[in-house]
Amino acid sequence: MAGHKSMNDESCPVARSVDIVGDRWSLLIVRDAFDGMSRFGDFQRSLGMARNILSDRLHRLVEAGILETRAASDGSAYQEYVLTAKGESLFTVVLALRQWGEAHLFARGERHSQLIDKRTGKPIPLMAPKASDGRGLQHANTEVRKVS
Amino acid sequence: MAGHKSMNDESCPVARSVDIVGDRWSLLIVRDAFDGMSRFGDFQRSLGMARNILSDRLHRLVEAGILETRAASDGSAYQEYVLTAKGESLFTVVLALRQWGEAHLFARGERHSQLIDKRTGKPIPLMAPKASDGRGLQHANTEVRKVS
DNA sequence: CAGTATCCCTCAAGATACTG
DNA sequence: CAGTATCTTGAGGGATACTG
Repeated sequence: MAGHKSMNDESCPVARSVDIVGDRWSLLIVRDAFDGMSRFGDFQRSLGMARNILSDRLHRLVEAGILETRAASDGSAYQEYVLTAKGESLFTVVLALRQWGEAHLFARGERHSQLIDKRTGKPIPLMAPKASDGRGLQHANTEVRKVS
Repeated sequence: MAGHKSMNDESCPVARSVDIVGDRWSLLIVRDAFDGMSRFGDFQRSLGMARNILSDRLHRLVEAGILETRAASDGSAYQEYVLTAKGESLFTVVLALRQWGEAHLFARGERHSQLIDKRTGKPIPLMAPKASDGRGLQHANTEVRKVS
């Protein structure tokens, strides 16, 4: 995001994704949206960020097709920001970040919020890349096929 | 990253992860490292970024335990930057971003680089969150359990 | 080649005041 | 309450020169 400057390798999906959600706030807004938040004030209080930046990020996320606005369900004149299908498919990204953080950024015994399965009340298992035959995939067994 | 300012919710693993790799370059450096790069000049040419910024990011990634330095394998006086186990476990994050980008950020028919399974030559299947019983998991079936 | 140091500029981000 | 507008600051980032 941010830099409209031509990102280095435009054919790389990682680079494009980072260009859109690779800043300090966007994915946290999306996380809060997954958590049920939809109002400006909710995000603002949750994230403690400046209102103008929040306004800017919400607009960018809408423009990127990750959020969309709706009339508030309570009849007030304002808007709600809800995830589109495209935004919901960021669930995997947010989960990957969450699980990496859980595994590597907390001291043993240090408590952290946790994502749980509503049906079972149990934590979500660690997500892992799989090959097409269903076997676990190490990064060493993969490579990037460049494109002209 | 960047802002050493107390991130909003320190108990959220997503927030901590974003604080470390949530900038425009870090994950691209990690991506290149997965792609086999290890030298300063490799990263610099690949990413086209300013050398001082690259220097800063490499140091931060080392400090974060994501990369570590080694004496160059070719006997030159310089260093190589290689992924630690902690860094390698970012594979899931990078893959999630890659797959989201592939699915949503390219026009139909637009070509992009692709991650393939070396053994089969086939693309990596879409990674999906699973519940503990192995069933697919919708975000609507999850919730965050807060922690004091 | 692998960095470090310096200069500069833009923009992200914060704070705050203002408006419907 | 939901934003927008304005001002300021500081970090992120680029360009380039310098050094071992």
